[in-house]
Amino acid sequence: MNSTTALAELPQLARRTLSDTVYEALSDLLASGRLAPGDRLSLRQSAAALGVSVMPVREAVSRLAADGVLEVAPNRVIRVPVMGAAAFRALAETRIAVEGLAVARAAERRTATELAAIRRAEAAFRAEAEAARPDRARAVQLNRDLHFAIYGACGLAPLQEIIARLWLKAGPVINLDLRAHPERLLQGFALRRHAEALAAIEIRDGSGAAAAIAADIREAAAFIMARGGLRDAHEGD
Amino acid sequence: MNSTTALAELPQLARRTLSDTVYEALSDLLASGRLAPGDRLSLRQSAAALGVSVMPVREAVSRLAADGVLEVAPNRVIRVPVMGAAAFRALAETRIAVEGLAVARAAERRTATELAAIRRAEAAFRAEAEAARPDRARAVQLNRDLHFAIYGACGLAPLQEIIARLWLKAGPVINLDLRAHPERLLQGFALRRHAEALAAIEIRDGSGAAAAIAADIREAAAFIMARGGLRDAHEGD
DNA sequence: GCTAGTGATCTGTGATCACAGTTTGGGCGA
DNA sequence: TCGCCCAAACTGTGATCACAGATCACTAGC
Repeated sequence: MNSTTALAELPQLARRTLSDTVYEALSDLLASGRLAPGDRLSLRQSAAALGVSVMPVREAVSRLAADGVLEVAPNRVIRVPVMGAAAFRALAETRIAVEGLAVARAAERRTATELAAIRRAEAAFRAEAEAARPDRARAVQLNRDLHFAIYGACGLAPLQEIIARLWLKAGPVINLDLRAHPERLLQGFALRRHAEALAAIEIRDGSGAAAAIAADIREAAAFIMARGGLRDAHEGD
Repeated sequence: MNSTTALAELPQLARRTLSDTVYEALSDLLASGRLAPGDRLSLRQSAAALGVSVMPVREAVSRLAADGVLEVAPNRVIRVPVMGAAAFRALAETRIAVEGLAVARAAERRTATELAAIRRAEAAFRAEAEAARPDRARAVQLNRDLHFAIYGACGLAPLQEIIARLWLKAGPVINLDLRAHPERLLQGFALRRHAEALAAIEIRDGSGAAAAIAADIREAAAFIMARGGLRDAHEGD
């Protein structure tokens, strides 16, 4: 029985289908803003670009579409949705509420190990943001790492999944803005909010940490909306 | 320009693909508990039963799997996940947090129209629950209608989608229990909590409404967990 | 009598084909 | 030269085929 018990311990090695790979590839494209809102997507072209058949792309796209990250128009045209100002605001408010929830829980329940991981992530982001010549793509990734290091300490797996989906949905518009406006002074704000959140998490101040993250999200959203790049209704191409 | 503006107003009639139909059919099966945790699902058999090819079933299943409502084991076996006690508890806590959020917002922002709809839904559920010979399936549906009538007043579409997904995930285990134990006295609890929530919503008491719904969810979860039907780890068939 | 091997059958996955609908570009007419 | 129309090329959707791996029942061997 020992051997079987030992065998049961080893992690089931992930079965990686082509659909999963394509899904990740498209997710990356969306999260990094290389696929901007309004961009169209062709199954056959994507399949050809990835060197696979249309089948895996179909499954990946259907999953993305189920999450609202992509949409299939009645014309049967696949594209990344153009979010109106109202929709973007609703998404931001939802993020503030849900992520605030996760942060508050994380602050109250974090272990010493998790706190250390959060500290490392904060330091890494700070280092990149304060660098003489910061790499934007890397900064975005480190920002994401920091946020999810915090959310990972909330102890609620379903909540983390929800947040991941929200980020995927918000990714294109946020990163598109980041590409269009590199001179983003927002990083100063982000740094301050992150520091506030970290300090609150250290003293297990749930509501304080939630307030910091809420401010982080709210300021970033306000920054993007101030650009006026979001139209409402009239999806005029 | 008037005509085009007017035309833009009318709702794009939903383009209904076979995949969507299959998705709804499977969702119904899951939500109603006819597909119980641990049950296996065959693409070809499902396709044959529905009178379609495997293609639409594949897409529907992949979407369900992306939501965690179904799972594909490394053996490539599709089945509805067996939730351990810990996972179920985490799901319940997430529901309490997220749905509490939605209810609190709904209580504070509900319009008179929305309040009326909530009242109607509450009355409908009460009538069915207090009937001499209540129809379980119908009671479940009315309970769902009531909850979503409330959540619909929160004004945050993304939040509603999140909750719908959570319900889909919790549906199989909850309704399986409901099938196995018809003599569920929980309806008495549910009625009281619903009344409390309605009263709080009427006076725009956000935290009160959240507390009522939280109690509703918590009691239902405790009821199910008391059955001991949820194993942890060792997915012994 | 019981275990180990083995073949048939079923599984999901991926590729290819077929089709109806849309879009688009070029050519014809005014 | 401008506008319309038709046809070719695209779009996603669905069905069918092909394949590797897993499962299971059966049988041969100990």
